[in-house]
Amino acid sequence: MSLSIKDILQQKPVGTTHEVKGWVRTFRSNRFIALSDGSTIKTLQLVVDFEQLDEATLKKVATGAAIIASGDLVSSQGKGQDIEMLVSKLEVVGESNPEEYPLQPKKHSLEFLRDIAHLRMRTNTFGAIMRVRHHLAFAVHEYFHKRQFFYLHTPIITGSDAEGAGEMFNVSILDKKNPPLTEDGQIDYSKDFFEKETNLTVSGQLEAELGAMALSKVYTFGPTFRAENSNTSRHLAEFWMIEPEVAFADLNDNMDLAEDFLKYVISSTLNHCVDDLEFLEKRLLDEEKSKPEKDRSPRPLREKLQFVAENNFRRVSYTEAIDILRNSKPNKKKRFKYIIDEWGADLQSEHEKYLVQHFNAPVILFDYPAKIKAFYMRLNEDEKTVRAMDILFPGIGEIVGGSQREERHDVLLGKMNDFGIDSKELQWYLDTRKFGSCVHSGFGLGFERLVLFVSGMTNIRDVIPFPRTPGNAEF
RNA sequence: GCUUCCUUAGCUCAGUUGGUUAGAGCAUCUGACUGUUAAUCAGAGGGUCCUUGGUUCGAGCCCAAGAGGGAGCGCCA
Repeated sequence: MSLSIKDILQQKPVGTTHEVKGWVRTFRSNRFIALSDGSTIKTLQLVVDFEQLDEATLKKVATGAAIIASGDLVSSQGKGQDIEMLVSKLEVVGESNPEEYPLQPKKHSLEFLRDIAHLRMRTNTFGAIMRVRHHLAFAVHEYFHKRQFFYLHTPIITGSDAEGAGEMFNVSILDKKNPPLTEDGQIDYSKDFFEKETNLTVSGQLEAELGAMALSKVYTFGPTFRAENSNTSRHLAEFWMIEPEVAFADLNDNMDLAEDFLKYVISSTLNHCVDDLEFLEKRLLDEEKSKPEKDRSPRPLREKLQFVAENNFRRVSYTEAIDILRNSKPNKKKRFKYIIDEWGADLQSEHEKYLVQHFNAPVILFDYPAKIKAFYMRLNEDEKTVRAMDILFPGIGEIVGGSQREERHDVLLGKMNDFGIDSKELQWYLDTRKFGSCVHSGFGLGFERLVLFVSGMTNIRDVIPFPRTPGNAEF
């Protein structure tokens, strides 16, 4: 019978004999092995009798080594754990040369661990993050499944260049040195694999809308690619995005869904990742000790999550937000880099930060000026604003961006013309407005930004196993 | 892409005004100890001070360029 370390620590089967497999974290006093198998942040203490074991085996018990051990589980004499294993058989199946193994039982900087991302999941911090990430992803599917949403797999390779969400990565098998050219000297993509120009998707939204017009409630959860030269702690070139899309739902329904969804996945993680969140909370407190008080988190990690899960988000129209910002101290004292003086201004991250602090809660901004938002957003009766909404989280900024979609064929076509989008390219999209069109809404949520918020980490490169950013595609 | 800061031992970092042989903790190795919780104690080894060029009698320290990284901004999720 094989139990994970998590099972053993939970069930505490004192008096039984078991085999455990994992990696050595520390080896103390030539007697105590802290064994991790990744099933939990906790380690199982293995007690070896160094007089019984041969010296060659003992020597190989180094940090990072893979071992298989069996023995009786007993109540621990020591204080740090309830249960431990008295090892009767020990095999080092994978050695780890201590002179070369870069992970030591000590604190490493996150920057150093980023360079050894192939090993960093063996640390407490990254193990905890990956387990939390998994639980969040699981809770996402659980939430939608329970509410009769269907998981729709939208394409990764897209033939449309009109998604309008940023720079794209080109997908081509043409010879880069000698591409076939058209008569006017352009690359001839009709000779390419798909016989047209293709890119990696920047959003599954347009396809998700097609699904919603048949299945009523759908969501996507897949990789998304942006070739923007973004160098921040909140951007990745490859990230995972969740995009629900609901037929017969207006913007209020959409805001309700987004808020309920976020609260659900956050409280689910609070309930299921107790040990990991406790560790991450301590890690954050520890890290912030060296910071000036004003830069520290106002409350511990789990309290922050609890607060978000239990309190209503503040819903504020763009117009109200502009009034608040215009009358704010930093605006009057010209502390903002971008001073707000007119309705219509795009909000910068300093303004979003101010609003989140002002309300001391997550904020949903809605009804933005049409000019600063995408073509597919539903035009309001005032003809100046669109039914868009962004959710702003403390420390993260924009975590959700969504809207009610323009369902009127003529209005949508007019907007596409205004935005310079070739309507022929999006004929299939326009067709949904031609055949059985209806009010519908959806949003996009950056999964890594959610993991960032829940884990209390501050750099998005630390919440995905192998981050892709400008100039970095290692592993 | 822009602004700004950083780069010293395997890791985390100290290094005074430019001045002899560049230090500490952890890790590693050797020995002691053995119910420890990042075990403890004693000793040892370990350096292209990011790279290149310059200033100077003399550069880890000053200047310039480059590389890598962090933070902030823009683009956004």
